[in-house]
Amino acid sequence: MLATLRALAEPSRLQIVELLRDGPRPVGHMVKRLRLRQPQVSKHLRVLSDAGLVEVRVDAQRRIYELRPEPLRELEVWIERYRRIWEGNFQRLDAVLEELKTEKTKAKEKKRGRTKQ
Amino acid sequence: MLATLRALAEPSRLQIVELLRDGPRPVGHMVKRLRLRQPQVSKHLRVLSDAGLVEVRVDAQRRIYELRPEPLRELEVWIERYRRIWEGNFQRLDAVLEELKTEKTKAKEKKRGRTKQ
DNA sequence: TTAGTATATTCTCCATTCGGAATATGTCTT
DNA sequence: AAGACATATTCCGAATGGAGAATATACTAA
Repeated sequence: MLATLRALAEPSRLQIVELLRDGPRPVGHMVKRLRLRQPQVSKHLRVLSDAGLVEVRVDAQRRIYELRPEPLRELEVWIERYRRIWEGNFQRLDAVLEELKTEKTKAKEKKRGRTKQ
Repeated sequence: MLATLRALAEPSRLQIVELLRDGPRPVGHMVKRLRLRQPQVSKHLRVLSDAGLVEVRVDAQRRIYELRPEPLRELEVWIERYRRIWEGNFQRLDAVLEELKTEKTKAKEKKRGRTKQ
C-alpha cells in the first residue's frame, strides 16, 4: 500500500505506469516516449518492480515490462473504504470533541460563537 | 493526481488520512493517536492541506481537520482506467515490437526461440 | 572473437524532506 | 491585563531520492 503510493508518487514513474497501461513495452520504447535517458528509465523501472507494480519478461536483449494488477487493485480497495466520505455523511464529531474536553474534567458546554463566520 | 499521491506517500500522513476516515478531528486528537509531536502533525497537515486532501474548520483555539473527497475520487477514477489490466487482456505487444524492429529497417521475422522459456 | 545493441548498475552531486527543538500566533479564562 | 491552552512556523541537521556520467552486463550478429 505505502510502497505502491511511494512508487507512484514520482512524475517519471507515474508516466511509465501510464505508458504501460496500453500494454507491455520494452525499455527502449519508454526511453523514446519519455524525456528520460535510458539509465533513469531502468532505475525507475527497478523501483516500480520492487514495489511489485511491474514485472519483466526477457526477450533476447530486450526486457519487456508489464503492469502487475495486484498493487493497483489493492489501492482501489483502499480507496473504496473512503467512499462514504463522498456519499453518506458521518459527522460523529461532537462525541470526539466531548472526549477531548472531558479529558481535563472541564465540562463546559456553552460555545456557540465561532470566531470566523 | 500527482500531488495527491505525493501527499499520501508518507507513512505519517497516510496514518493521518486513515484517522480522518472516521470523521473530522482536531489536531490534538491526532497527536495523541500517532507517535508524532504536535509540530510534526501540524506540518503534515499543512502538506495534506496544500494537496487539497483536508480542509480546516476553526473552533476557538482548535482546528478541526476534515477529509476532502475530491482528490480521493480523482484517484479512484484514475485507477478505474486500469481495470482492464485485471479484467480483459490487451496484449498488443507484437505490433510494438514490430515497430521497434523495423525502425532500423531490419525486418527479420524468424525468431521463435525465446532465450528463457 | 569482435562489434553492436539493449539494459542495468555504480558513483557523485544537488535538492528535497523529515524530525526535533525552540518559538510564534491566536484564543480562552479569570 | 496575565496565564493557560491549542496550533503553526522557523531553523537546523541528517537522511533520502533523483539526475547525469561512466561503466558493467548480457545477448546477437557476422
